[in-house]
Amino acid sequence: MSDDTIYTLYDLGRSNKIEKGEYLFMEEAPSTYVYNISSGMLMLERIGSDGRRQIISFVYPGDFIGLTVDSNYSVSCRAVEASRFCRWKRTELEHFAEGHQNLEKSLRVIGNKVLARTIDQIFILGRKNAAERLAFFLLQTSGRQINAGLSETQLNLPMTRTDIADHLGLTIETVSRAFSRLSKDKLIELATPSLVTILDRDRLIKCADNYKV
Amino acid sequence: MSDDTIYTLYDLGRSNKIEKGEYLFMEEAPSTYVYNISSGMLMLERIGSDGRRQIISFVYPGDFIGLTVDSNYSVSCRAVEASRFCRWKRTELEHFAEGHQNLEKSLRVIGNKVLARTIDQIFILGRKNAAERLAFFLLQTSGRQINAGLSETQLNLPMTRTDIADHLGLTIETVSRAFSRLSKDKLIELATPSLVTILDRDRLIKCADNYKV
DNA sequence: CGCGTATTTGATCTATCTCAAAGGCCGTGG
DNA sequence: CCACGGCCTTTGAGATAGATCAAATACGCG
Repeated sequence: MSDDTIYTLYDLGRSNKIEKGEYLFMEEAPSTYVYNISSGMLMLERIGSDGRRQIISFVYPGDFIGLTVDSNYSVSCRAVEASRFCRWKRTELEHFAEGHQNLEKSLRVIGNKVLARTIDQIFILGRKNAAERLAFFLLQTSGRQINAGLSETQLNLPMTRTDIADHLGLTIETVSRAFSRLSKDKLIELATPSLVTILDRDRLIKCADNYKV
Repeated sequence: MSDDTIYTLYDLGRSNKIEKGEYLFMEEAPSTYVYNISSGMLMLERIGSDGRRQIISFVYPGDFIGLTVDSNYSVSCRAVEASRFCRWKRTELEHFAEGHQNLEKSLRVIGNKVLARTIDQIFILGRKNAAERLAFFLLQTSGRQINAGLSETQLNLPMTRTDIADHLGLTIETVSRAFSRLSKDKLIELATPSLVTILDRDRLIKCADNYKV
């Protein structure tokens, strides 16, 4: 994107914040806004009619969300911790995009990255056991933190074990046991439940198997 | 898309066919071409280093595949049955898109539909049992057939039970038992393993639960 | 420092997997 | 057109990873 495009774009947006546990938007609701996260962490979730929950993905600073072409959101978005974001009216962004070829392309590039991660997630959920799922998740988290300029080995996990379980298609107990297992085998170290150090990245990758940078 | 755009587009493309079991492209290979399916059925698959396979999706006539912005494919594509397709050089399509706003937008719309289905798949794999997965799959198949102008209740399933299992994250035996169960409960009828009739759509939807048109 | 909630750990239970065998569909060839 | 053979699917029996239920421990906030 050219600088010109970016500045005009930011003029259109409005900055705001959201508290831990609050919803940014709900599944099925009109997809009025598009958001870009500045700080904190959110999660995209879907809840079945019987209450079973699946977390599609965690959302990091820099990520765009709500970027659908459908008129309603297909998932809900909730804050894992207090977060800041910038927001645009989707219709305005769409209209703006029509006059800006490079923005239209950028939207497609973003969508493609999201799709790639979503396909990884399908492979994880369809064909991997508990330890492999967790190992993959930790490596993925590491990758996301590097993007954000944070440590590659010191992982901050602000989400609960329940959130991780609902992301990996497991129960909280199984996730906890998988953490203990990786810790006992010295692949990771658990300073506190939410502060994990990767001790042996190579073996962790081998465990996750199909993990790709 | 305007007619003008469409015709110019088709001039760029080349028609071709592929036999059952052959690969259209492989994961990791350079993403040289973009394809649009004319007839038959294909599947997008990923195979782990230990041979575990996950079928990301089945591909129907009208679907675009290989539409990535990345320089390599992220999945392999194989023919479930003999199929016909039209193909473009991705670079040519990209270049063409730069001068055609509506095409650029169309590509994004297509990507969004793919993403929506992929998210459904995550929910299925993360949080549903065998019968629910199969029920969802059958309803999804029904929807895809309607799109293609085929019967809504008479489902043609050219893929093997192994393919379905690898799509739903189950084993072939579990899939077979789920078919038998739905059949015994009169939700479906199995004329042959590959020819299924939906007898009670409402109950099938209730079984799949969160299925949406 | 103490309380409440989140996490870990332990002991069963169960859905699905695995291993095994029988049955049925379909293409081929007589 | 029917019989044969191979492969795919179904069905059965037993094994297991992960779920569920239950209790102990640890973290972090006030």
